[in-house]
Amino acid sequence: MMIDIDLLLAWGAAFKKVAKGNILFSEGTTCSFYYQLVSGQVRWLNIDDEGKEFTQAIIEPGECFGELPLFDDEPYAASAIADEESVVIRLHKPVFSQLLSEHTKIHLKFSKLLAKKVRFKLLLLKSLACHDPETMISALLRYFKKEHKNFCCDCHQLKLTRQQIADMTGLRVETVIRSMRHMHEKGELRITKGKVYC
Amino acid sequence: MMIDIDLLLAWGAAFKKVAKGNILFSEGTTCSFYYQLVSGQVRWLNIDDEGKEFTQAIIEPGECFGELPLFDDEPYAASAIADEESVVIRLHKPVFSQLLSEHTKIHLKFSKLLAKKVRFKLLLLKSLACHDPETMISALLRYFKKEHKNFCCDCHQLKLTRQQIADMTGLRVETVIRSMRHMHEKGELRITKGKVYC
DNA sequence: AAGGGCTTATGATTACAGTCATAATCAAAT
DNA sequence: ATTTGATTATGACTGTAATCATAAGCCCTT
Repeated sequence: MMIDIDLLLAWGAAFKKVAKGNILFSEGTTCSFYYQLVSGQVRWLNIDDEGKEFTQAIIEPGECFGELPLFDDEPYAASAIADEESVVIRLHKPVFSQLLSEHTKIHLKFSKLLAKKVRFKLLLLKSLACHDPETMISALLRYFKKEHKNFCCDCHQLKLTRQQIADMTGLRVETVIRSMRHMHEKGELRITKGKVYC
Repeated sequence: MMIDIDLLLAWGAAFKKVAKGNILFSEGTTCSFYYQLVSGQVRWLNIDDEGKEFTQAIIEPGECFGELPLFDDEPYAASAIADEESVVIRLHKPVFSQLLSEHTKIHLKFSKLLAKKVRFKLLLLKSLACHDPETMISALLRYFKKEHKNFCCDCHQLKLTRQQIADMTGLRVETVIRSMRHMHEKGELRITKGKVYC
């Protein structure tokens, strides 16, 4: 989901360059902007008291992020960190609301985006609740495959590390590694030289 | 979130009585209606291959349910079962879309609802991912308390059984019972004659 | 009043993911 | 070219939630 950049600029949006490792906004703080990633990579994550990270989403260019507070006026539910040097375009929250009210089609697209996000989290929850690492990983990969996310379109190679999958599922790296090895042995996916294909 | 019943009726919605235990719609099927619960109780849940249930939501009178497909045109993400004899009001999907386009305020309310749902699932996910039953249960109860859901407003009594909490978290009843006993001993909540207060 | 089903409760055992340790391999930075 | 850090990999051990079993208490229903 993205809004046309020219339209955003016409409404007064501004580009912003973010260095690798920098925080765009933090969990619990008030939201002032609509954000859209232009280039680079941004991760949306929760960090608990012990510093353990839980990745809620990996944002790729062309996607918006941190949009929940724009709709429900609550603080940010998670923090956004630039994993690479990135460029974002952002628009002030009240202006975004105004833009939304004047463009029903864009509003509808956001409703659809939100519905998709509920759906994805729903899927993860039910998979996580069954307490079987392989089911969880399998559900995640199937979803990514379906959405053409984190997979190389041509060679079907998974573009995520075991650690990233661990951070998205709450499993440990070792468990993800062992589970995926087992899935490879069962023929559910293929691992060659550490790279995963499915 | 609910739409005014008179408005729904004006747009051609119809009441429907559902007997206890009946299915309103099933996971994976196509959506034809907007549903709103008038009286009774409906549970929105996933049932896995082994028949284990995972409760995604407990719907109370005045709430809508099964709304995701109305926005993203995908099949139902979970099934809806009447836990008690219930009355629902429903509106044909295309009519709902039309209603939405003519009432921006209602559309905005639904966006807010969807954002809230993403937020709630997000919270559950990060809590579930930390693998500590007490943290998970505590997060769930705090959320319900904040939202004035499943708690008696006057006496602060939790209106959910340990089994229902287990079905919402993927934990086993025994684990929920033991965890909550421990939370009682730590003073995080109070259990008198099996009833939970906090 | 009695029966049946659900709920809470608790103990014993087991399975399995987490944890810790070590190492080989690969990619990026200097 | 070499160091550094991340990634994949595997083995040994541990902790804890799941599982199984049993029982008491409670609330419907007849």
